Amino acid sequence: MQNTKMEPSKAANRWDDLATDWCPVARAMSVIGDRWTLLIVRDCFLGKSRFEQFQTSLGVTRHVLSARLKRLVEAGVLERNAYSSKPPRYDYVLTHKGRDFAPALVGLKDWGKKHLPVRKPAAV
Amino acid sequence: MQNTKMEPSKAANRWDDLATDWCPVARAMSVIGDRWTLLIVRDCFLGKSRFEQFQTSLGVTRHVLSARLKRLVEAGVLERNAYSSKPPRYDYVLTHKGRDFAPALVGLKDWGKKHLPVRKPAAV
DNA sequence: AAAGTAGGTTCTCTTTCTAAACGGAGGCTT
DNA sequence: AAGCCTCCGTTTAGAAAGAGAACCTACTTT
Repeated sequence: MQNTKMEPSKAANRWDDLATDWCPVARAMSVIGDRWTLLIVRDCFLGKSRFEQFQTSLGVTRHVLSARLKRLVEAGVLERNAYSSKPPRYDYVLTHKGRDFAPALVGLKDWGKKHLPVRKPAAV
Repeated sequence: MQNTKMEPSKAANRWDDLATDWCPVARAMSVIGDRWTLLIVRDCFLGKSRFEQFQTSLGVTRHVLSARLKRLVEAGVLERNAYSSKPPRYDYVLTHKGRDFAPALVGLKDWGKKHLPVRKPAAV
């Protein structure tokens, strides 16, 4: 009964806790550790830059896309620029930090290409 | 006027939909597209192999760790081996496919190291 | 016998994501 | 100029996933 309470130490271990981890891989995950973020970055490398382009390309919900773009801008991976002021329009382009992600992306691409072949759905 | 309906095309876009994407990066995300999976793989590269080791190292909940390990085994990234039968005990080790992830991991590490410095919490 | 160790599962509560509609600011068409 | 269209989001409600802690199994140690 003695409260040997482990003292949760509030190690919430949410996204943000990773941002200060000792390991650079963990810190990277604090930015790209979800299903969509990296695919947005990939799309940027493929020349996409607008909200509608990402949304159409990925099929991600607008809600989440909005949140991810904000995060990427805050993280300094993307820059939000007005490309039109008459109708206020913005697009998202890679910063230096974002472009520097290329090697990691290539590493993932190579691994996927080699080890995750597209499986045809049981062709008759 | 055949149905101009945008036809949501049931693009559910859950995890599994990425597994058959044309893009190898997307397929890679179908395996490692979350906060923890890649960190488990990293731990494997650092020599860890047991449930308790991962759990202690990452602080991830046992529930999620269990699910991630299952996924990684199903994906062929890890292998689950009994290292003791008297008390049934298992550990997880990288397969060839898993070891081949090294370049991507190094890419992420380099990026994190260069662009995500550990920020001291406003040192006095 | 009681406590410890290793590898989980189960439970409840909170957070996040999905899906779909709505909004606003301006442009295009007729 | 009325009415749709485009682009970039926000809002809302319901579904899914994650967090945190307790519990279980099966042995070993004290």
